[in-house]
Amino acid sequence: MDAFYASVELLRYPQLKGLPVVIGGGRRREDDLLARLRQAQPEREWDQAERDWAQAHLNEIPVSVFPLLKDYTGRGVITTATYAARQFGIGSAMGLMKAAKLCPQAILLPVDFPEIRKYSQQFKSIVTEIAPLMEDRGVDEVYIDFTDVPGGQRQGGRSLARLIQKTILDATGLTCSIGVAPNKLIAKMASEFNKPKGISVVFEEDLQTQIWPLACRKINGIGPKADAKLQSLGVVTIGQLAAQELAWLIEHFGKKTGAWMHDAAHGRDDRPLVMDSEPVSMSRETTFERDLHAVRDKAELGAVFTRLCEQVAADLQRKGYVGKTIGIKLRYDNFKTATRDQTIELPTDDAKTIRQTAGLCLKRVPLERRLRLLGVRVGGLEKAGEQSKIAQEATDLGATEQQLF
DNA sequence: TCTGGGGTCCTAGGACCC
DNA sequence: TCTGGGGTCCTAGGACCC
Repeated sequence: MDAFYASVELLRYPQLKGLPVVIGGGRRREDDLLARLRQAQPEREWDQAERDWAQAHLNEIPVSVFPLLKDYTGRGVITTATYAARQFGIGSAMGLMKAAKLCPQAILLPVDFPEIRKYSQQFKSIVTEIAPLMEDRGVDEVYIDFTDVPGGQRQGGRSLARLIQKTILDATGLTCSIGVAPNKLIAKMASEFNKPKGISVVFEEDLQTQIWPLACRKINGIGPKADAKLQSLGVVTIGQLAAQELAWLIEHFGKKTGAWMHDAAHGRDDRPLVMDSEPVSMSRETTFERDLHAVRDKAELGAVFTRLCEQVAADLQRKGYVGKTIGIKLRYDNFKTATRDQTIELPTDDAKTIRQTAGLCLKRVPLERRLRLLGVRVGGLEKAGEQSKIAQEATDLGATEQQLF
């Protein structure tokens, strides 16, 4: 298989190019930027369609209007940051309060999910029009199998990658990084060679020169824990990983992970594209502004709990799924996490049923410590259509029993 | 100054059935 | 009194990804 890995950069606002910008903060006030705009330009008519105006005139918003990282208070983390911001040691998933210490003058942009979704859909529909075999890897990333795309083999895939890039740029103004390689594993790594808008083609014979010098952490699937363990064993680069015996890796990481690491280090990956995946679970969770106590903040906690159940139920109904494993997730003030779940007889998408079952789960978990997070999850999903069948069977069975007794 | 929200997959023990 | 396997489902926690 010939694979592409493409990811788009979802930063607009051309006037912020070259400046340290951080995107994140789950809890910013709704219309903060618009409120600031209104303040900065009081002569403008703001009442209606102000959002539309801001949308259409993004590049006219003066830099001075944007909020600064140093004014942030809350528990949000960084979703992404510009390269200028990264110079200060700022990176993804870092707490915003911590980032503010490192670079207080950075501009803080809110995460605008409806906008992101819109651009994400555009990005993906452009890709599928050009190359229909696409695996969805989240809002800003996809894998593409271009083996059978006409012209896909020209210049090792580079000309097709250019076409995709240009079409995305023309339609959305977004830049896009693309890696081209014999499989998904290498394509993903290649896509990072030339950010933010490069194209990298890596052939099988380039493994030793292009991939082996990289840190093990660059392998998709080796996270902080595995990386630390590898380092403690003296393995830092992918080349060093490739030099280890299979048996040695299995000894330290187990049969499955060890064998996988061995393959990955040698650039071997036979995973096909996954184009039709069904969701396994749906969940909603929230981190509180301040830690809450089960007894002292009972009312507040109860209200949040109910709301989360209603949100999950609404998500299930909107997407047409039902599930039978209801679960809760707590995070204590010491950041330790606990989960409890319970499987019910009939899959559901009903808020009351979810709330009731989740309530039972809550009774089985320690509640002495204060809580910083509460979440509700529904797993064991199936399409809602199937459920009526099962419910019908249950009803039939009930009817039969009634007749018998 | 602590660390979001939405997911997937894996492991491991225990229940339960054949 | 002690001792089988295999298979599936459920539950809790944790690593990892975007």
